[in-house]
Amino acid sequence: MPLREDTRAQLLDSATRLFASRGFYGASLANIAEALGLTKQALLHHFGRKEKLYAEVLSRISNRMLEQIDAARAQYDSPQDQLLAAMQSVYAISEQSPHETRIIVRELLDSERRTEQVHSWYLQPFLDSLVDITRVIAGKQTLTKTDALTKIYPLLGAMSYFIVSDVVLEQMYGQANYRRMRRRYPDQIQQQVYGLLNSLGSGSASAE
Amino acid sequence: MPLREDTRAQLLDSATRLFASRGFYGASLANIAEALGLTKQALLHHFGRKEKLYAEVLSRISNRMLEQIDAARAQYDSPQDQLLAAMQSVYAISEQSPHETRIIVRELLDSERRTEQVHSWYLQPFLDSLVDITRVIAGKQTLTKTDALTKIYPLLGAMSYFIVSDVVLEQMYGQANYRRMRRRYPDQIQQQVYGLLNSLGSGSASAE
DNA sequence: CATCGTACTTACCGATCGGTAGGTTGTCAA
DNA sequence: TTGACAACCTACCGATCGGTAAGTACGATG
Repeated sequence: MPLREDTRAQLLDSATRLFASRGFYGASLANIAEALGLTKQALLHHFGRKEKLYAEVLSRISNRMLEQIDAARAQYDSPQDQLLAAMQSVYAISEQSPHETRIIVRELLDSERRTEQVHSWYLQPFLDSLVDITRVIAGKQTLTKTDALTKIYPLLGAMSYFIVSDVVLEQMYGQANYRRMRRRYPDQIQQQVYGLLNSLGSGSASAE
Repeated sequence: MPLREDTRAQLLDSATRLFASRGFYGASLANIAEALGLTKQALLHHFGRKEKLYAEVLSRISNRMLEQIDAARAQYDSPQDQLLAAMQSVYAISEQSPHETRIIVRELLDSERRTEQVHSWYLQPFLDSLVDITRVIAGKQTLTKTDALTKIYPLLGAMSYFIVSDVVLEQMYGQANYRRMRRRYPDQIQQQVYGLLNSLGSGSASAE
Protein backbone atom coordinates (compact mmCIF):
# COMPACT_ATOMS: atom_id res chain seq x y z
CA MET A 1 0.00 0.00 0.00
CA PRO A 2 2.31 2.75 -1.14
CA LEU A 3 1.20 6.29 -0.59
CA ARG A 4 3.48 9.22 -0.60
CA GLU A 5 5.74 9.02 2.44
CA ASP A 6 4.85 12.45 3.81
CA THR A 7 1.13 12.02 3.14
CA ARG A 8 1.25 8.78 5.07
CA ALA A 9 3.07 10.54 7.93
CA GLN A 10 0.38 13.23 7.99
CA LEU A 11 -2.36 10.62 8.17
CA LEU A 12 -0.58 8.89 11.04
CA ASP A 13 -0.17 12.21 12.86
CA SER A 14 -3.89 12.82 12.73
CA ALA A 15 -4.64 9.27 13.77
CA THR A 16 -2.22 9.66 16.69
CA ARG A 17 -4.09 12.71 17.88
CA LEU A 18 -7.42 10.91 17.76
CA PHE A 19 -6.25 7.73 19.44
CA ALA A 20 -4.62 9.90 22.11
CA SER A 21 -7.71 11.87 22.98
CA ARG A 22 -10.28 9.08 22.68
CA GLY A 23 -8.39 5.84 23.11
CA PHE A 24 -8.38 2.80 20.87
CA TYR A 25 -12.01 1.88 21.51
CA GLY A 26 -13.27 5.45 21.73
CA ALA A 27 -11.84 6.49 18.37
CA SER A 28 -13.87 4.93 15.59
CA LEU A 29 -12.67 4.42 12.05
CA ALA A 30 -15.32 6.86 10.91
CA ASN A 31 -14.03 9.52 13.34
CA ILE A 32 -10.46 9.06 12.23
CA ALA A 33 -11.35 9.06 8.56
CA GLU A 34 -13.31 12.27 8.98
CA ALA A 35 -10.38 13.94 10.72
CA LEU A 36 -8.14 12.76 7.90
CA GLY A 37 -10.49 14.09 5.25
CA LEU A 38 -11.30 10.77 3.65
CA THR A 39 -13.89 8.07 3.96
CA LYS A 40 -13.79 5.13 6.29
CA GLN A 41 -13.35 2.78 3.37
CA ALA A 42 -10.43 4.72 1.98
CA LEU A 43 -8.82 4.54 5.40
CA LEU A 44 -9.34 0.79 5.51
CA HIS A 45 -7.94 0.54 2.02
CA HIS A 46 -4.65 2.08 3.16
CA PHE A 47 -4.21 0.38 6.50
CA GLY A 48 -6.16 -2.84 6.24
CA ARG A 49 -7.48 -3.02 9.75
CA LYS A 50 -7.93 -0.72 12.73
CA GLU A 51 -5.43 -2.76 14.72
CA LYS A 52 -2.79 -2.32 12.05
CA LEU A 53 -3.30 1.41 11.91
CA TYR A 54 -2.96 1.57 15.65
CA ALA A 55 0.13 -0.62 15.60
CA GLU A 56 1.79 1.79 13.19
CA VAL A 57 0.95 4.72 15.41
CA LEU A 58 2.45 2.89 18.37
CA SER A 59 5.67 1.92 16.69
CA ARG A 60 6.25 5.46 15.46
CA ILE A 61 5.99 6.65 19.03
CA SER A 62 8.35 4.06 20.44
CA ASN A 63 10.88 4.84 17.72
CA ARG A 64 10.72 8.51 18.55
CA MET A 65 11.27 7.86 22.24
CA LEU A 66 14.17 5.55 21.58
CA GLU A 67 15.74 8.10 19.26
CA GLN A 68 15.88 10.64 22.09
CA ILE A 69 17.80 8.25 24.28
CA ASP A 70 20.19 7.21 21.56
CA ALA A 71 20.88 10.86 20.79
CA ALA A 72 21.61 11.54 24.46
CA ARG A 73 23.96 8.56 24.62
CA ALA A 74 25.77 9.68 21.52
CA GLN A 75 26.08 13.27 22.64
CA TYR A 76 27.66 12.73 26.05
CA ASP A 77 30.35 10.44 27.38
CA SER A 78 29.57 10.36 31.06
CA PRO A 79 26.54 8.19 31.87
CA GLN A 80 25.38 10.80 34.36
CA ASP A 81 25.13 13.40 31.62
CA GLN A 82 23.51 10.83 29.37
CA LEU A 83 20.78 10.12 31.91
CA LEU A 84 20.09 13.78 32.55
CA ALA A 85 20.01 14.61 28.86
CA ALA A 86 17.82 11.61 28.06
CA MET A 87 15.29 12.50 30.73
CA GLN A 88 15.22 16.13 29.71
CA SER A 89 14.74 15.46 26.05
CA VAL A 90 12.12 12.80 26.67
CA TYR A 91 10.27 15.31 28.79
CA ALA A 92 10.70 18.00 26.17
CA ILE A 93 9.23 16.01 23.32
CA SER A 94 6.48 14.66 25.55
CA GLU A 95 5.59 18.20 26.49
CA GLN A 96 5.43 19.48 22.95
CA SER A 97 3.39 16.52 21.70
CA PRO A 98 1.40 15.26 24.67
CA HIS A 99 -0.57 12.97 22.37
CA GLU A 100 2.20 10.44 22.36
CA THR A 101 2.40 10.36 26.13
CA ARG A 102 -1.35 9.96 26.32
CA ILE A 103 -1.18 6.96 24.04
CA ILE A 104 1.57 5.35 26.06
CA VAL A 105 -0.40 5.76 29.26
CA ARG A 106 -3.52 4.43 27.58
CA GLU A 107 -1.47 1.48 26.46
CA LEU A 108 -0.49 0.80 30.07
CA LEU A 109 -4.12 0.95 31.09
CA ASP A 110 -5.48 -1.20 28.30
CA SER A 111 -2.76 -3.81 28.23
CA GLU A 112 -4.87 -6.03 30.42
CA ARG A 113 -7.47 -6.17 27.76
CA ARG A 114 -5.84 -6.02 24.36
CA THR A 115 -3.51 -8.94 24.95
CA GLU A 116 -3.88 -10.20 21.41
CA GLN A 117 -1.04 -7.76 20.88
CA VAL A 118 2.25 -9.61 20.70
CA HIS A 119 3.56 -10.04 24.24
CA SER A 120 6.65 -7.98 23.56
CA TRP A 121 5.85 -4.46 24.54
CA TYR A 122 6.52 -1.46 22.40
CA LEU A 123 8.42 0.55 24.95
CA GLN A 124 10.65 -2.22 26.16
CA PRO A 125 13.76 -1.05 24.21
CA PHE A 126 13.22 2.44 25.55
CA LEU A 127 13.09 1.25 29.13
CA ASP A 128 15.98 -1.15 28.63
CA SER A 129 18.15 1.64 27.34
CA LEU A 130 17.41 3.84 30.34
CA VAL A 131 18.04 0.91 32.67
CA ASP A 132 21.36 0.33 31.00
CA ILE A 133 22.57 3.90 31.53
CA THR A 134 21.49 3.74 35.15
CA ARG A 135 23.34 0.50 35.76
CA VAL A 136 26.51 1.92 34.25
CA ILE A 137 26.34 4.83 36.66
CA ALA A 138 25.97 2.59 39.69
CA GLY A 139 28.39 -0.06 38.46
CA LYS A 140 26.69 -2.96 36.76
CA GLN A 141 27.34 -5.51 39.49
CA THR A 142 25.83 -3.40 42.22
CA LEU A 143 22.43 -2.89 40.60
CA THR A 144 20.14 -5.45 38.99
CA LYS A 145 18.00 -4.47 36.03
CA THR A 146 14.92 -4.59 38.17
CA ASP A 147 16.43 -2.36 40.83
CA ALA A 148 17.58 0.12 38.23
CA LEU A 149 14.08 0.24 36.80
CA THR A 150 12.70 0.83 40.28
CA LYS A 151 14.95 3.86 40.56
CA ILE A 152 13.97 5.31 37.21
CA TYR A 153 10.28 4.67 37.33
CA PRO A 154 9.31 7.49 39.69
CA LEU A 155 10.88 9.91 37.25
CA LEU A 156 9.00 8.52 34.28
CA GLY A 157 5.85 8.69 36.34
CA ALA A 158 6.45 12.27 37.39
CA MET A 159 6.85 13.28 33.76
CA SER A 160 4.04 11.31 32.18
CA TYR A 161 1.44 11.97 34.84
CA PHE A 162 1.97 15.71 34.68
CA ILE A 163 1.78 15.84 30.91
CA VAL A 164 -1.31 13.70 30.82
CA SER A 165 -2.95 15.99 33.36
CA ASP A 166 -2.68 19.05 31.14
CA VAL A 167 -6.35 19.48 30.32
CA VAL A 168 -7.56 18.86 33.86
CA LEU A 169 -4.97 21.12 35.49
CA GLU A 170 -5.74 23.97 33.15
CA GLN A 171 -9.46 23.52 33.74
CA MET A 172 -9.04 23.35 37.52
CA TYR A 173 -6.54 26.10 38.18
CA GLY A 174 -6.86 28.36 35.16
CA GLN A 175 -4.60 28.99 32.21
CA ALA A 176 -2.24 31.39 33.96
CA ASN A 177 -1.58 29.07 36.88
CA TYR A 178 -1.18 26.10 34.63
CA ARG A 179 1.37 27.92 32.50
CA ARG A 180 3.29 28.76 35.63
CA MET A 181 3.30 25.09 36.60
CA ARG A 182 4.58 24.12 33.20
CA ARG A 183 7.36 26.66 33.44
CA ARG A 184 8.42 25.31 36.82
CA TYR A 185 7.98 21.63 36.24
CA PRO A 186 11.20 20.96 34.32
CA ASP A 187 13.06 22.17 37.40
CA GLN A 188 11.27 19.57 39.49
CA ILE A 189 12.30 16.92 37.03
CA GLN A 190 15.89 18.09 37.03
CA GLN A 191 16.07 18.09 40.80
CA GLN A 192 14.69 14.60 40.89
CA VAL A 193 17.31 13.45 38.41
CA TYR A 194 20.00 14.97 40.62
CA GLY A 195 18.54 13.15 43.58
CA LEU A 196 18.65 9.92 41.64
CA LEU A 197 22.26 10.50 40.56
CA ASN A 198 23.28 11.17 44.15
CA SER A 199 21.65 8.00 45.36
CA LEU A 200 23.51 6.05 42.68
CA GLY A 201 26.94 7.38 43.60
CA SER A 202 28.46 10.59 42.34
CA GLY A 203 30.20 11.56 39.09
CA SER A 204 29.88 14.60 36.87
CA ALA A 205 26.58 16.44 36.28
CA SER A 206 26.47 17.35 39.97
CA ALA A 207 23.66 19.30 41.54
CA GLU A 208 23.01 23.00 42.08
CA MET B 1 -33.86 3.22 43.81
CA PRO B 2 -33.23 1.63 47.16
CA LEU B 3 -31.33 -1.57 47.23
CA ARG B 4 -29.60 -2.96 50.21
CA GLU B 5 -26.66 -0.74 51.04
CA ASP B 6 -24.06 -3.50 50.93
CA THR B 7 -25.52 -5.05 47.79
CA ARG B 8 -25.28 -1.69 46.13
CA ALA B 9 -21.68 -1.36 47.29
CA GLN B 10 -20.88 -4.76 45.82
CA LEU B 11 -22.37 -3.78 42.50
CA LEU B 12 -20.35 -0.58 42.47
CA ASP B 13 -17.19 -2.52 43.29
CA SER B 14 -17.69 -4.75 40.27
CA ALA B 15 -18.51 -1.80 38.08
CA THR B 16 -15.37 -0.05 39.30
CA ARG B 17 -13.27 -3.03 38.27
CA LEU B 18 -14.76 -3.05 34.79
CA PHE B 19 -14.53 0.66 34.16
CA ALA B 20 -10.93 0.49 35.38
CA SER B 21 -9.84 -2.24 33.04
CA ARG B 22 -11.80 -1.17 29.97
CA GLY B 23 -12.57 2.50 30.39
CA PHE B 24 -15.89 4.28 30.15
CA TYR B 25 -16.38 3.60 26.46
CA GLY B 26 -14.80 0.17 26.46
CA ALA B 27 -17.00 -1.19 29.24
CA SER B 28 -20.50 -1.74 27.92
CA LEU B 29 -23.61 -1.97 30.04
CA ALA B 30 -23.95 -5.59 28.94
CA ASN B 31 -20.39 -6.36 30.10
CA ILE B 32 -20.95 -4.77 33.45
CA ALA B 33 -24.31 -6.42 33.96
CA GLU B 34 -22.83 -9.81 33.16
CA ALA B 35 -20.03 -9.28 35.67
CA LEU B 36 -22.64 -8.26 38.22
CA GLY B 37 -24.75 -11.31 37.56
CA LEU B 38 -27.80 -9.48 36.29
CA THR B 39 -29.20 -8.30 33.00
CA LYS B 40 -28.48 -5.02 31.30
CA GLN B 41 -32.03 -3.89 31.93
CA ALA B 42 -31.83 -4.64 35.63
CA LEU B 43 -28.65 -2.59 35.78
CA LEU B 44 -30.37 0.30 34.05
CA HIS B 45 -33.27 -0.09 36.40
CA HIS B 46 -31.01 0.52 39.40
CA PHE B 47 -28.81 3.28 38.05
CA GLY B 48 -30.85 4.96 35.35
CA ARG B 49 -28.08 5.73 32.88
CA LYS B 50 -24.53 4.65 32.23
CA GLU B 51 -23.24 8.13 33.04
CA LYS B 52 -24.92 8.05 36.42
CA LEU B 53 -23.45 4.69 37.29
CA TYR B 54 -20.03 5.97 36.33
CA ALA B 55 -20.51 9.15 38.31
CA GLU B 56 -21.26 7.08 41.40
CA VAL B 57 -18.14 5.04 40.87
CA LEU B 58 -16.10 8.21 40.56
CA SER B 59 -17.47 9.89 43.63
CA ARG B 60 -16.85 6.80 45.75
CA ILE B 61 -13.22 6.89 44.68
CA SER B 62 -12.72 10.57 45.42
CA ASN B 63 -14.34 10.13 48.81
CA ARG B 64 -12.00 7.29 49.62
CA MET B 65 -8.95 9.30 48.63
CA LEU B 66 -10.06 12.29 50.64
CA GLU B 67 -10.69 10.08 53.66
CA GLN B 68 -7.08 8.98 53.63
CA ILE B 69 -5.86 12.53 53.80
CA ASP B 70 -8.31 13.56 56.48
CA ALA B 71 -7.24 10.58 58.57
CA ALA B 72 -3.59 11.55 58.18
CA ARG B 73 -4.35 15.13 59.19
CA ALA B 74 -6.29 13.98 62.23
CA GLN B 75 -3.65 11.49 63.31
CA TYR B 76 -0.61 13.78 63.36
CA ASP B 77 0.02 17.29 64.53
CA SER B 78 3.07 18.25 62.53
CA PRO B 79 2.30 18.98 58.89
CA GLN B 80 5.44 17.09 57.87
CA ASP B 81 4.12 13.92 59.46
CA GLN B 82 0.73 14.59 57.93
CA LEU B 83 2.17 14.82 54.44
CA LEU B 84 4.24 11.68 54.83
CA ALA B 85 1.33 9.72 56.30
CA ALA B 86 -1.05 10.99 53.65
CA MET B 87 1.23 10.01 50.79
CA GLN B 88 1.94 6.62 52.30
CA SER B 89 -1.66 5.75 52.90
CA VAL B 90 -2.75 7.00 49.50
CA TYR B 91 -0.10 4.80 47.99
CA ALA B 92 -1.12 1.88 50.17
CA ILE B 93 -4.77 1.93 49.18
CA SER B 94 -3.89 2.60 45.55
CA GLU B 95 -1.64 -0.43 45.61
CA GLN B 96 -4.21 -2.74 47.11
CA SER B 97 -6.95 -1.59 44.78
CA PRO B 98 -5.26 -0.45 41.58
CA HIS B 99 -8.64 -0.19 39.88
CA GLU B 100 -9.30 3.13 41.48
CA THR B 101 -6.00 4.56 40.35
CA ARG B 102 -6.64 3.30 36.84
CA ILE B 103 -9.96 5.09 36.77
CA ILE B 104 -8.44 8.33 37.97
CA VAL B 105 -5.78 8.20 35.27
CA ARG B 106 -8.40 7.34 32.66
CA GLU B 107 -10.34 10.33 33.87
CA LEU B 108 -7.31 12.53 33.25
CA LEU B 109 -6.98 11.14 29.75
CA ASP B 110 -10.64 11.41 28.81
CA SER B 111 -11.37 14.77 30.35
CA GLU B 112 -10.79 16.39 27.00
CA ARG B 113 -13.64 14.45 25.58
CA ARG B 114 -16.29 13.93 28.23
CA THR B 115 -16.69 17.58 29.16
CA GLU B 116 -20.43 17.25 29.62
CA GLN B 117 -19.32 16.28 33.12
CA VAL B 118 -19.71 19.19 35.53
CA HIS B 119 -16.61 21.36 35.31
CA SER B 120 -15.66 20.81 38.91
CA TRP B 121 -13.36 17.86 38.98
CA TYR B 122 -13.80 14.95 41.31
CA LEU B 123 -10.33 14.99 42.78
CA GLN B 124 -10.10 18.69 43.40
CA PRO B 125 -10.74 18.46 47.17
CA PHE B 126 -8.13 15.74 47.40
CA LEU B 127 -5.52 17.87 45.68
CA ASP B 128 -6.52 20.99 47.60
CA SER B 129 -6.05 19.20 50.86
CA LEU B 130 -2.56 18.04 49.92
CA VAL B 131 -1.69 21.52 48.70
CA ASP B 132 -2.86 22.93 52.02
CA ILE B 133 -0.59 20.68 54.07
CA THR B 134 2.33 21.52 51.83
CA ARG B 135 1.76 25.24 52.17
CA VAL B 136 1.59 24.97 55.96
CA ILE B 137 5.00 23.28 55.94
CA ALA B 138 6.60 25.98 53.83
CA GLY B 139 4.77 28.84 55.50
CA LYS B 140 1.67 29.94 53.64
CA GLN B 141 3.04 33.25 52.43
CA THR B 142 6.12 31.73 50.88
CA LEU B 143 4.34 29.27 48.59
CA THR B 144 1.39 29.84 46.29
CA LYS B 145 -1.15 27.10 45.74
CA THR B 146 0.13 26.54 42.25
CA ASP B 147 3.72 26.24 43.39
CA ALA B 148 2.74 23.80 46.13
CA LEU B 149 0.93 21.69 43.58
CA THR B 150 3.99 21.74 41.36
CA LYS B 151 5.98 20.30 44.25
CA ILE B 152 3.51 17.55 45.02
CA TYR B 153 2.67 16.50 41.53
CA PRO B 154 5.84 14.51 40.80
CA LEU B 155 5.03 12.38 43.80
CA LEU B 156 1.49 11.70 42.72
CA GLY B 157 2.82 10.85 39.30
CA ALA B 158 5.44 8.49 40.66
CA MET B 159 2.77 6.61 42.59
CA SER B 160 0.01 6.49 40.02
CA TYR B 161 2.19 5.67 37.04
CA PHE B 162 3.80 2.74 38.79
CA ILE B 163 0.52 1.31 39.97
CA VAL B 164 -1.06 1.68 36.58
CA SER B 165 1.90 -0.12 35.01
CA ASP B 166 1.36 -3.28 37.02
CA VAL B 167 0.18 -5.53 34.23
CA VAL B 168 2.81 -4.39 31.74
CA LEU B 169 5.68 -4.58 34.21
CA GLU B 170 4.75 -8.06 35.28
CA GLN B 171 4.45 -9.16 31.68
CA MET B 172 7.75 -7.59 30.69
CA TYR B 173 10.00 -8.55 33.59
CA GLY B 174 8.28 -11.58 35.08
CA GLN B 175 6.35 -12.06 38.26
CA ALA B 176 9.37 -12.44 40.54
CA ASN B 177 11.03 -9.24 39.35
CA TYR B 178 7.80 -7.34 39.47
CA ARG B 179 7.18 -8.43 43.05
CA ARG B 180 10.64 -7.25 43.96
CA MET B 181 9.88 -3.85 42.41
CA ARG B 182 6.68 -3.60 44.37
CA ARG B 183 8.50 -4.39 47.58
CA ARG B 184 11.07 -1.69 46.90
CA TYR B 185 8.82 1.00 45.50
CA PRO B 186 7.41 2.35 48.76
CA ASP B 187 10.98 3.18 49.75
CA GLN B 188 11.35 5.26 46.59
CA ILE B 189 8.19 7.10 47.46
CA GLN B 190 9.33 7.70 51.01
CA GLN B 191 12.69 9.05 49.89
CA GLN B 192 10.98 11.36 47.48
CA VAL B 193 8.75 12.67 50.25
CA TYR B 194 11.83 13.32 52.36
CA GLY B 195 13.39 15.16 49.46
CA LEU B 196 10.26 17.27 49.15
CA LEU B 197 10.21 18.02 52.88
CA ASN B 198 13.85 19.10 52.80
CA SER B 199 13.22 21.43 49.89
CA LEU B 200 10.32 22.98 51.80
CA GLY B 201 12.34 23.66 54.94
CA SER B 202 12.89 21.21 57.76
CA GLY B 203 10.74 20.11 60.67
CA SER B 204 10.09 16.74 62.24
CA ALA B 205 9.80 13.53 60.18
CA SER B 206 13.45 13.86 59.14
CA ALA B 207 15.13 11.38 56.82
CA GLU B 208 16.87 8.04 57.32
C1' DC C 1 -5.15 1.60 -27.74
C1' DA C 2 -5.17 -1.96 -24.12
C1' DT C 3 -4.24 -3.10 -19.56
C1' DC C 4 -2.87 -3.02 -15.06
C1' DG C 5 -2.57 -1.41 -10.47
C1' DT C 6 -3.73 2.45 -7.25
C1' DA C 7 -7.01 5.12 -5.04
C1' DC C 8 -10.80 5.53 -4.09
C1' DT C 9 -16.42 5.06 -4.26
C1' DT C 10 -21.34 3.25 -2.94
C1' DA C 11 -23.70 -0.30 -0.91
C1' DC C 12 -23.89 -3.34 2.24
C1' DC C 13 -23.18 -6.85 6.38
C1' DG C 14 -23.95 -8.81 11.20
C1' DA C 15 -22.89 -7.45 15.82
C1' DT C 16 -23.18 -4.45 19.44
C1' DC C 17 -24.01 -0.02 21.44
C1' DG C 18 -27.07 2.75 25.09
C1' DG C 19 -31.68 3.11 26.07
C1' DT C 20 -37.11 2.45 26.15
C1' DA C 21 -41.67 0.08 26.65
C1' DG C 22 -44.41 -2.84 28.82
C1' DG C 23 -45.12 -6.66 31.12
C1' DT C 24 -44.48 -10.32 35.37
C1' DT C 25 -43.20 -11.70 39.94
C1' DG C 26 -42.53 -11.34 44.88
C1' DT C 27 -42.90 -8.86 49.31
C1' DC C 28 -45.06 -6.26 52.55
C1' DA C 29 -48.17 -2.86 54.68
C1' DA C 30 -53.06 -1.49 55.09
C1' DT D 1 -57.46 -9.57 50.41
C1' DT D 2 -55.88 -5.94 48.04
C1' DG D 3 -52.95 -2.51 46.38
C1' DA D 4 -48.45 -0.57 45.80
C1' DC D 5 -43.98 -0.78 44.69
C1' DA D 6 -39.43 -2.64 44.03
C1' DA D 7 -37.05 -5.87 41.21
C1' DC D 8 -36.65 -7.84 37.75
C1' DC D 9 -37.91 -9.87 32.75
C1' DT D 10 -38.51 -10.15 27.30
C1' DA D 11 -38.78 -7.64 23.36
C1' DC D 12 -37.54 -4.12 21.06
C1' DC D 13 -35.47 0.55 19.00
C1' DG D 14 -32.29 3.39 15.98
C1' DA D 15 -27.43 4.37 15.75
C1' DT D 16 -22.99 3.04 15.26
C1' DC D 17 -19.35 -0.30 15.36
C1' DG D 18 -15.44 -2.72 12.36
C1' DG D 19 -15.22 -4.85 8.13
C1' DT D 20 -16.37 -6.80 3.16
C1' DA D 21 -17.74 -6.80 -1.79
C1' DA D 22 -17.89 -4.94 -6.01
C1' DG D 23 -17.48 -1.38 -8.94
C1' DT D 24 -15.33 3.22 -10.87
C1' DA D 25 -11.88 6.91 -12.06
C1' DC D 26 -7.36 7.55 -13.59
C1' DG D 27 -2.49 7.77 -14.46
C1' DA D 28 1.43 5.04 -15.94
C1' DT D 29 3.26 1.34 -18.75
C1' DG D 30 3.14 -2.12 -22.67
